[in-house]
Amino acid sequence: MEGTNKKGTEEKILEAAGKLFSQKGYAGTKTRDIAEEAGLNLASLNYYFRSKENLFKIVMRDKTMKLFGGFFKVAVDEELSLEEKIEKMVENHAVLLLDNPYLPIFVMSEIRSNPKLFVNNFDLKEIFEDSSIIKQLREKSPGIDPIHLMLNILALTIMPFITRPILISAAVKTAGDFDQLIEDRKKLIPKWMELIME
Amino acid sequence: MEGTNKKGTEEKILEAAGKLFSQKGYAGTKTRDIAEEAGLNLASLNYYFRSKENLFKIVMRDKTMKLFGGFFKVAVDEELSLEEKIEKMVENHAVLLLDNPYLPIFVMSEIRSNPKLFVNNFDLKEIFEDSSIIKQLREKSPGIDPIHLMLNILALTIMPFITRPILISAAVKTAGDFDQLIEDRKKLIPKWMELIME
DNA sequence: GTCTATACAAAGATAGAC
DNA sequence: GTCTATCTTTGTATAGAC
Repeated sequence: MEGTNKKGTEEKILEAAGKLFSQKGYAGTKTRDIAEEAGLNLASLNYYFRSKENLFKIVMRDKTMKLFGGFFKVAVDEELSLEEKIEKMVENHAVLLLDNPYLPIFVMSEIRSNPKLFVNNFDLKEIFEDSSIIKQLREKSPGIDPIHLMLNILALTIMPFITRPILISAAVKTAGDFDQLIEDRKKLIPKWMELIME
Repeated sequence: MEGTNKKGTEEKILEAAGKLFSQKGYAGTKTRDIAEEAGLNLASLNYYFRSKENLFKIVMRDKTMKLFGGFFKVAVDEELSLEEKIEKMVENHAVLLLDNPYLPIFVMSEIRSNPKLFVNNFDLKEIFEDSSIIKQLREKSPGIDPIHLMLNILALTIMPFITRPILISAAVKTAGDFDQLIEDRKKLIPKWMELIME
């Protein structure tokens, strides 16, 4: 025990930062707002994390992991059949994104404004070249580059979340309708992928 | 003729602003940089457009139009068959996005941070409820909510551009490979959609 | 470890000469 | 219409008391 550290101040900051960065992006987020959101003072923020940029890097790595980590883990799992993999990917992502709807836009957007920060955080080549799922895709659909199929899984799963603000703000769907739509897609996407891979 | 207006200063500013806003987002873009990019002075920027926010709104409406406008136009065209519509949508978007790869991330990201600015710029309900394409989709695939199919067209077309920085920065694809991948998808996506809609 | 107060830098907006 | 110089606001970071 060192000092008066009230439980998880550090965690509270990270949580607040994660929330605001996700909503507003790096440049759009003010350190004062992070402090306030965390129920803390600006100076304390700097005590824990040295700078805004440093705090951001930590949040960013965390979010990127969250978005792609589960996906990758399934991709390289030698125990699962292709069909099981696809089901798991869709299911896991749906659950994750229902809880973190801004995650994809945030991560993609920040990678765009600063691609350098992203490189080398993941070894994507390993995933895209030698992974279990790539072998299975080649075998099942020899006529088509597996990259296309990987993209399709991601696309069909993630796109509703990318367009979510549009769907909702245009009142085409309420938040509840939206959740139902995702629920439906959990069953539909594996079917569609099956058709596409024939 | 009023004063010394050297050709299209206004246009030059809009172009510079469009470029920078697309890359860095609203908050990440500095008016000074826009001025420099336009080969101009900060003060002149304010002479033409009153404020950063005002300039942004104009750029944003322009970009959103660009991203969705063609899509919508095809969606409501009573002359085109469903198959022709899908082909046109995929083709048009591929061409547009090859030229403006950051467009989707930018538009989606800014809508997320400020959904209010977006509402009422388009009447989406009209598109999603009564348009020609919705009728055609209902007829062709009575068992499935047409929203799913609309999302799928968008998803399959746009997702490669959303993940482009990842694909390229991880050296899975060079910029040239990427263009070829898009070229391939122009033919593949209509086929896939046909399978899905059966 | 947490706070108040403040320094310092960056960025948006404006005044006024030409 | 365009510029230089400057004001003002905002946002990050730090000093120092408790």
